[in-house]
Amino acid sequence: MPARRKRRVRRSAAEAQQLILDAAEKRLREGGPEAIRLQDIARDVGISHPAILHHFASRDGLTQALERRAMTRLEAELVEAISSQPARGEAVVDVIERAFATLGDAGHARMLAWRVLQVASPDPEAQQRLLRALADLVHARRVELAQSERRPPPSEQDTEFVVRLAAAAMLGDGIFAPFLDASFGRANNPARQRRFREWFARLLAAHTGVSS
Amino acid sequence: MPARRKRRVRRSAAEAQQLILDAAEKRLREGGPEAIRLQDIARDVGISHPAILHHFASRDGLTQALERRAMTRLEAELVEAISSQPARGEAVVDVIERAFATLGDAGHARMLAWRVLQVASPDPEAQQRLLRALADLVHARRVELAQSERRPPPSEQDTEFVVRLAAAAMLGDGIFAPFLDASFGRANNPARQRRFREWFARLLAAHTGVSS
DNA sequence: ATCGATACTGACAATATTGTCAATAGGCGA
DNA sequence: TCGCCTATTGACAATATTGTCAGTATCGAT
Repeated sequence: MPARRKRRVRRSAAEAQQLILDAAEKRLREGGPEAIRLQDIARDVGISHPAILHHFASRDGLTQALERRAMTRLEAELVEAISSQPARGEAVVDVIERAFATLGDAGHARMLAWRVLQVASPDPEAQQRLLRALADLVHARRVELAQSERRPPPSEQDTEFVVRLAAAAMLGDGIFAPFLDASFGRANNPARQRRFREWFARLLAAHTGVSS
Repeated sequence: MPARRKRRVRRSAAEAQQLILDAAEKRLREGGPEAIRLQDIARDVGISHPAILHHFASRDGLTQALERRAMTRLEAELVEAISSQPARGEAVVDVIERAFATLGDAGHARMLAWRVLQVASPDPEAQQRLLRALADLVHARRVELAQSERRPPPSEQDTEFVVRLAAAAMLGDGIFAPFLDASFGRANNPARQRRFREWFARLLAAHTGVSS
């Protein structure tokens, strides 16, 4: 039978870029920064490696695009997690749980870590002041709550520290969870992990005076 | 004048390995995993790159030696920080401060992160159960303290969670401190950083019932 | 149906990086 | 002082990876 040539598929630029970024992100998460190799990614997607260069100009362009997309998604998910919750009840636990999931389970912490470890000076363009916005949001809610309960309002510094602790803990846990488990001599245990996250949420709730 | 040849220096094997590891560690901290290149490290030390291969057999051998040394030092410093402190007074603040410094300022968190991000499955050989040992240490002290003050003793899980939070927060802060600062719209500020660490120590002290 | 824009490819170039090897030389003990 | 051990080196090999380029094929627009 005749050797049939492989039909060349042609995608829209946006679609091709999506596929390439997805593959690159997967490799980055699983194998670390050194696993981002054009040839490998191209093979994953099923294209030739110059196609990647066509879309992103250079390897560095690809990594920048990757970083931008990850930051955008992260911000969207965090803002969504915080602003979509009801103001009371199990709000804190839920928000913390979702933030943990976004950073840890979804792999965003690993992406960020790679960026931070690799780039010496953070790109001023990417300064989004995300935590500033979150801290202001949280602080407003704390002040409001304190007023309604006739308690003295917390200091801004205290709220900023709360947010910073949460961010550091979630990022650290997102990267090191398997390492921490092993160092405690524990196997990976989702139930225990959930208990830890709840415990942390209640600790923060107790400190901030918000009902858990 | 006569072109004088560069005199070849000859060090002991241990000394040469020290210098090589120091240079590799510096590059790793400053430039990330991809910055560990034999030629660059050799230039930093002032030797030729085959000398590195002579001492460590391969690039991978070098990175393994680097990891082992970092883990050994980390454990030694943490155990020292915890066990050398007086049992009361400003103990918690001091221990937390030293642990932060070891992980963050000394760059061990970055080293660990690189390892964890790069290696898919943690090396069972390197399982040191360091956190298990620390948690047991802390728990014993908490129980002792609770007894002397006629309070009910804390649960083991609570202590483990305290240690896990501290570890995650310190590791996260050690890696992301510049990023967090930027995201808060703040310049690097050592005084503020110290305040944060103290604040965190007092939060833990309040929760654990230990005097700050 | 034709045409133009461009996503895509194969072959090749340029470069960098790890690793090998034979030869050299510095320090230490006899 | 002599001789051995081995730390060290320069040259080279092998390989991998990014990037270039000219040409092709596909899809949408007219």
